[in-house]
Amino acid sequence: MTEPVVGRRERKKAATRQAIADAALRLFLERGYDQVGIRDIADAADVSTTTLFKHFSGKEALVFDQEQDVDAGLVAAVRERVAGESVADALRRYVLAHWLPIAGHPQRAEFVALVDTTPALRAYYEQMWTRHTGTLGAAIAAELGRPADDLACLTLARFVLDIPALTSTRPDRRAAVETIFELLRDGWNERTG
Amino acid sequence: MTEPVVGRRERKKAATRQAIADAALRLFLERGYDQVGIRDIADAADVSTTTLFKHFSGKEALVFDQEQDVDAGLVAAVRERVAGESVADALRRYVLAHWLPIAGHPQRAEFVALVDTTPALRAYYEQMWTRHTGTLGAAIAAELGRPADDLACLTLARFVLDIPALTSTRPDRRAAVETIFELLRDGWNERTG
DNA sequence: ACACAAAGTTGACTCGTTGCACTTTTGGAT
DNA sequence: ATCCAAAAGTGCAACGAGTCAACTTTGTGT
Repeated sequence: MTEPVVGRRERKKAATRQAIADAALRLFLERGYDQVGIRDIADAADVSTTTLFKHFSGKEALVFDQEQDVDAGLVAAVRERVAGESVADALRRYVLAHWLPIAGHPQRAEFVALVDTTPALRAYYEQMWTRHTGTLGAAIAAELGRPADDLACLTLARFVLDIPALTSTRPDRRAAVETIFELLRDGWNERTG
Repeated sequence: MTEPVVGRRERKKAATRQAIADAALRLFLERGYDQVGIRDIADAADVSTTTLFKHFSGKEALVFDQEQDVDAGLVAAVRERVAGESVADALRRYVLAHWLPIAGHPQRAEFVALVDTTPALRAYYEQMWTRHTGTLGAAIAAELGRPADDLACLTLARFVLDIPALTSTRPDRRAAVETIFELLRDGWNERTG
């Protein structure tokens, strides 16, 4: 095994961060986002508010501590796709396999409910996705040997990243995802249902 | 001429609102968004901060006073399209005709620069667009005799509303818009440039 | 053992935004 | 003409998020 080179210092730092994130999520779920102040969280984690803000950029960031690397999975899905599979298909497979199950989890449900019912969090969450457009677009372009800022690739990336917003309120999320990917593959067709 | 039915009351209210918006835009352009406080604007317009917030929902809204009814034009374009024209074509025509020229205007340039260089304004602006997804999607669906929350229609609406974000940094914005509409019409094609 | 840097504390401060109690204005009904 | 209720505006105090500067504590490398 590789001995972790991290000393007590970094471990304590990570512990503090975790304590803050845990306290925040617990309080948010208990009382609701708007009913919890930064000072409440800081007190619960037994740190000062200044320390809290050295670990997290803002109140919203406390909620999304875990889901930082959204694009990593997408980029990997595009790069390590099976031979002959198109980029769009790889993305479709990844989305169906990784984005749908999350909503089913028991504890994830109340987390999703928290985000959905809090406008500030909805807004922050949506922006999280669109912020990854550049990364995913560049990855797609690289696979196809096009320039990193190729418009078509960026557009595909953006459209794929729109999927969560478009499907979140649908009764059958899987069918919704399929519908959107069909539209992406075949284009907008006025005459079919 | 049609005598304006508005009394002194509404006229004064409108004047106050305009004074606030003018003062705000002037100060923002002079010093930059973050260097201007709400109290500065209220003072410049000679009103109290309370009054200011009765006219505008927040600091960002002061900047976008003029471009409220984004969706009205889009909805009209879809509804009053020429016979036989597809919804997608109508949207393409409207976007090419109405969204492109704006960027060319002289004073509009520094306004755009202000928005582009201020993260808070960029975020607010992007959300303005996506907020119209429901309206435009419903309008498209109505034209095609589909349910108002038809997923394909909402998706098309969303994708069209993504266009400003995708094309704003492009050297040739017209070509960029055309490219995206081609992608929307024909679907994502891996093999063509 | 020592010195330096990173982590944390404290308290006051800025700034957007809201609430409350109050005055002024104005349109309409009597 | 007059009076009233609603709308518009004011002043001020407050709240919560986030920042700042000076200071203390705690690891770490030498």
